[in-house]
Amino acid sequence: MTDLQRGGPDASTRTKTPTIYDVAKAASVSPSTVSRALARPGRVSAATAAHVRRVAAELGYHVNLIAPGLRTGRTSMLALVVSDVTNPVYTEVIGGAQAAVSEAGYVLVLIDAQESDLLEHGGLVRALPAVEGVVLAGTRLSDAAIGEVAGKRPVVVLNREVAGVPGILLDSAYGTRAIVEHLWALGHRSLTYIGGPEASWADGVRLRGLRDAAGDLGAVVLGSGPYEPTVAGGRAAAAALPDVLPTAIVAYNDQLAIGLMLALQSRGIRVPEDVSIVGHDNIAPAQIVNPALTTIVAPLHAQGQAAVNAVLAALKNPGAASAKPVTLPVRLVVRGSTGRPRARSAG
Amino acid sequence: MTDLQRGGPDASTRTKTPTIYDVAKAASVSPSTVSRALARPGRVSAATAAHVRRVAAELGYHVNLIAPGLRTGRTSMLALVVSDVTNPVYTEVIGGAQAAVSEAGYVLVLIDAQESDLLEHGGLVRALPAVEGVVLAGTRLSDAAIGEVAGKRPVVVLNREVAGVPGILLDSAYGTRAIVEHLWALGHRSLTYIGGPEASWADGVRLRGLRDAAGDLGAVVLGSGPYEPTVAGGRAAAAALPDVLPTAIVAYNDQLAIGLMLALQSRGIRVPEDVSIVGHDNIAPAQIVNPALTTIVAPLHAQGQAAVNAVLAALKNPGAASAKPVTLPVRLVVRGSTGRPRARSAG
DNA sequence: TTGAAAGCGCTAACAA
DNA sequence: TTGTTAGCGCTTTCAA
Repeated sequence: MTDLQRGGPDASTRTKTPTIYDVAKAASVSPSTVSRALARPGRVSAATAAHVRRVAAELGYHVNLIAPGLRTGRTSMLALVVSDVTNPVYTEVIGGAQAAVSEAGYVLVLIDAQESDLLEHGGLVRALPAVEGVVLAGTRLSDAAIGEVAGKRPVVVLNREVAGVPGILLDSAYGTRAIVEHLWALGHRSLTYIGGPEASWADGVRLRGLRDAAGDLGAVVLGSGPYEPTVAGGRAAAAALPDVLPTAIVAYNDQLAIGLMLALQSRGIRVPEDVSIVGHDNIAPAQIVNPALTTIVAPLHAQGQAAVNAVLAALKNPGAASAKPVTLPVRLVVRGSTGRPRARSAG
Repeated sequence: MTDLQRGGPDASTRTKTPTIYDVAKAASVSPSTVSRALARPGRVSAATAAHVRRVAAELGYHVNLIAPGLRTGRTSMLALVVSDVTNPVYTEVIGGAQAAVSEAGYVLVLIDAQESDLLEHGGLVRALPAVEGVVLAGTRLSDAAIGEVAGKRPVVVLNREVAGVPGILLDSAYGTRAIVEHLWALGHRSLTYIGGPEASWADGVRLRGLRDAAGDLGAVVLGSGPYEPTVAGGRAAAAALPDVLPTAIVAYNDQLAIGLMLALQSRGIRVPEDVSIVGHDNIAPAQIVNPALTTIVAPLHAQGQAAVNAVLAALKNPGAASAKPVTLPVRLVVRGSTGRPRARSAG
């Protein structure tokens, strides 16, 4: 009777997943013994445990994540929110998160905001009851909304500081300083920053870092933007550049930098002879463009892993003081897209 | 008492998600009325329904996907299996799948095999009880293993034909024919195919397609491989090429083609003057390399969407004859990486 | 139109 | 060491 519910008209062809009761019957023990043998081997005689395990394997039994989730809140699922799956930055983060998650025997629920805060919120709301914790890698949510989620589940945020929520940050101050010093050493005395999305916390940090470092050296930083953090956004930024180009451009991320470079090159402008370009993140395509992109190497894979592990730790030990942010080191990698500025008649 | 279970020592700070009982109490109706008001508005008086909805909204109530899942098997979750999340091909597919899934009010569980069939199988086994259906985009599983999964949940496979399992295929025969004809028209009389992973079904299809088309024209196809379907794999393939280079190379996918191109260029070999290169899939970086890559445009986003919709359709209508594969059209896009072969002394 | 009750698969108490 | 029982949140009969 109840079997009919789950399969519908076609139930006959679809095999029912064996339950703990099926195993119990086949092994002639009680369901709780099966549960113990599988989850807590120490609390069952070795012989029984072995027997139950064998029977379970024969039947192809696997715990149904759903049921214990209902009782204990342990669903073995974690949510990962990204603003755009096709962005190579998140691709790396997802990879790291996935590695950590599968090592812990968990499962990853992916929520792609598709750059829409409505979709992001909707997806998160739907997934929330099913997951034990949340990693927000690239979120467009407000601090208040994040706080609300953090009130229900352990949350870890990437590249953003939110009061009371643990974060995995990058040492952007170091990165931007390294960029400015590199450009200064080459002879650049001013640079233009091509900004990313307004809702991006990292964007503000990067511009500020550039300004601070430039100020110390006596260099000038011009800001421009916001732009979509994509190759297309970079092309748009190139179109909006003044006729007298800056000698050096620093972009919010590599995708912008690449779009910018391609657009400028198609106008006959040479990189780095006419303009030096620097990106952020070191995504795979940064090494594919010609010239290869000078950029800030961010440990994206490690960030994804660290975030998942932090959520897992918060789950295991809810009392621990957790809200202190972790900062991961970055470094500048110099490639072909930066060089000495040409001497020019006027600025 | 039972509240303590879910939160642990820190439960005081973590808010409990409101349940249907909380709403029922607040609205002074029975739980079943709440359930009906939310899910089946027609079966409840308009006034009650409105009232319940208002109260639910005030409390911030959302259905817990877990609970109905236990009863009916409807968890509103779909699994998507990819062999490597960082591969831009899957990135696009994931994007398409995510779009379709979120439109249907579902949630996506991502399983990244990390190119390991063990991890893939483990992840799938863990996720299976929690999901209603499965999309296998890039799986290294055997036909038997796929059949087993298909026996438990609706499954749709991408780029692979598995008996009894519906698939979303690409018109590779057309694509490979277009490649061969394009190269033939340029003057190439033989080409080398750089193969992808052995476990890839598409790899065999592509090689066969090239051979068939070449045979009709009187051209020759040499095979090489298998290689990892990555940029690094392409570099490895370049190193293994004979001293006398072929005039035209067709790669299993764009990543291989790009790695190959970069490695050859770093050896001073010019593309397309010395070697013409063709890829498959048209991932974003194909337009970033210099020269841009001639390749087969695959509707990856649409494939992801179509796969999800097919699973959803199978869920809604389990009786429908579903195992007939769908073939999506592809087209050749000619860019800078292919050209006329130079006249040469000997082959 | 509404309420009461049972049960999905599992596990934590409690009892034996 | 093992079995029994109850209940997680929800939906779906069945009854009122």
